[in-house]
Amino acid sequence: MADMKLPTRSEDFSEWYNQLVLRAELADYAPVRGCMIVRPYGWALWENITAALDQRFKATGHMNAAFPLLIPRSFIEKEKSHVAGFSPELAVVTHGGGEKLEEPLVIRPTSETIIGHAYAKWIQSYRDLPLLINQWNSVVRWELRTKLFLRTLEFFWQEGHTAHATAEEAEAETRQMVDVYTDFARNEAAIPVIPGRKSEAEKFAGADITYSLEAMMGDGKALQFCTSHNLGQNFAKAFEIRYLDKNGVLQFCWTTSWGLSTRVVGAIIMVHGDDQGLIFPPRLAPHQLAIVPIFKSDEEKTTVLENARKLQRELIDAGVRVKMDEREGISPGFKFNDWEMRGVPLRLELGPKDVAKASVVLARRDRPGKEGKSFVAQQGIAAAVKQQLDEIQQALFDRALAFRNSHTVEAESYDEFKKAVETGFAFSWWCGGGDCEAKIKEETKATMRCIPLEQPGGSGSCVYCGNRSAERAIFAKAY
RNA sequence: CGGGGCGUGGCUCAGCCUGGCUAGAGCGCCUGGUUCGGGACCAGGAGGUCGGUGGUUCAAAUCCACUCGCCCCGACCA
Repeated sequence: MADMKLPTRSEDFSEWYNQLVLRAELADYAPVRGCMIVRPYGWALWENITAALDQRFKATGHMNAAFPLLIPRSFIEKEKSHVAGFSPELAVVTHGGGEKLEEPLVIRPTSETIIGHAYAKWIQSYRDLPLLINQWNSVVRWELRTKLFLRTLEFFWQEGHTAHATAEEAEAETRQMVDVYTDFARNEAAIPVIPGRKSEAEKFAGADITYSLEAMMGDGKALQFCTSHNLGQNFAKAFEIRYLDKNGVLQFCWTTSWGLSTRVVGAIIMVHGDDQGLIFPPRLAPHQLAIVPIFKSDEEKTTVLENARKLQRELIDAGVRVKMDEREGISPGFKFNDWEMRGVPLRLELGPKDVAKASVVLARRDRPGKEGKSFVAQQGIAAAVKQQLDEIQQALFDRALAFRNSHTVEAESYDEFKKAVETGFAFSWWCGGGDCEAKIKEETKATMRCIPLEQPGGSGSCVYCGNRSAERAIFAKAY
């Protein structure tokens, strides 16, 4: 049964990822190149992600809305760096109702422009500010090379767009959302992220400052988890988003935008997964616990299933997301492997022996084999399950953090630096110069991921040019 | 857009070089039976315009031309 096994992560990380996404039924390829069908199991994960975020957005005063998919092409052209950044990857609608359109329509690659247009109408006074709106939608960017979840032509995300009276407020909002995302990443996705600032070269087309959260994948490469942009007055000026202040003076607004996409599904796969398959963090897992009933005879089947259903109800009532595996004609061993491949964090095995002892076997996904199995009394099962789920959640975070730490080098020399980015992150002094950044990219394929908000202090010499530098930056090969 | 690879039942592929019987295998699927505490087994069965178009030939999955699509690697990106 060799072909039931996945390629190992060490022999071919990329192929491991591709096969796992398909086999675990998270997603499938669509008829159009670069597009993805998100299957129910993958969408269930995304729904849990959206729920965790949406609740945080609302708690910080944002409301959801829906803006149109189609944008007049001229809108994109109003902000000059925005055009330059997005033009190459636009999908354009030229015909409608069988007629050639007067003005081509762009399928949104992001919604700053159409939202800016609306904000210009809605905002008149300082009393209208701040305006705090988010939308859940999909956008289209004509990418050349795609990979399921990580980069697809169409991807699902949320984009928040806010307008403020002052630069300080806009910056505070931008930073607040960095904190919201960081909290989500660490506490829900169990992914240790590094919040930081992007370089001029890497920032969003049209932003004054871009913050991002960077995460290390299981192969040592970096993935941008999400971004939060301080757009300054760039879009406010392009779309004339203005308000009258208390003194009756007409002012331009200060705007922000921030987004997180289905890419984080890829991050979760690549951070936590092992050679056996997926491992989902309990807080986001579609099924937190899978029940595998074990029996031979019909009598055993009756008693085991009856007991299993009772436990299922009890756990559901306690708020645990439970999947009962009643598939017939499939051996328990197969089911064990199947749920492990699909990343269910906890498995409950229940056979005649367990029924007799009024206990169950709990098997932790993060600890393969016997080591992760424990016998647990049915009395008080819900509490025991919840405790183990919490432990797994924490263990996944700890493991990811330990991995990142062991693959991060505070490289001082360029030689050290080059070695570091082959296997992980280099955290090095950088002068901030675009020339050094470009040369490094050219020579090592590693890019400036971010200048972490958290700095060691002091100063050192730039890892490339040797000039005095006040900040360290993360460099890595990235997805 | 450059480089590489591949299109044959749902999936992975063999067959192609050197044209020739009803086009094969494994997995999966359906039916029945025996199994079932770490990826079970036996028997029977369903399922294919060999990516497309054109050409060569008595004869094309196989040779030729064109074409479409996908995957992988690079430059661009969340």
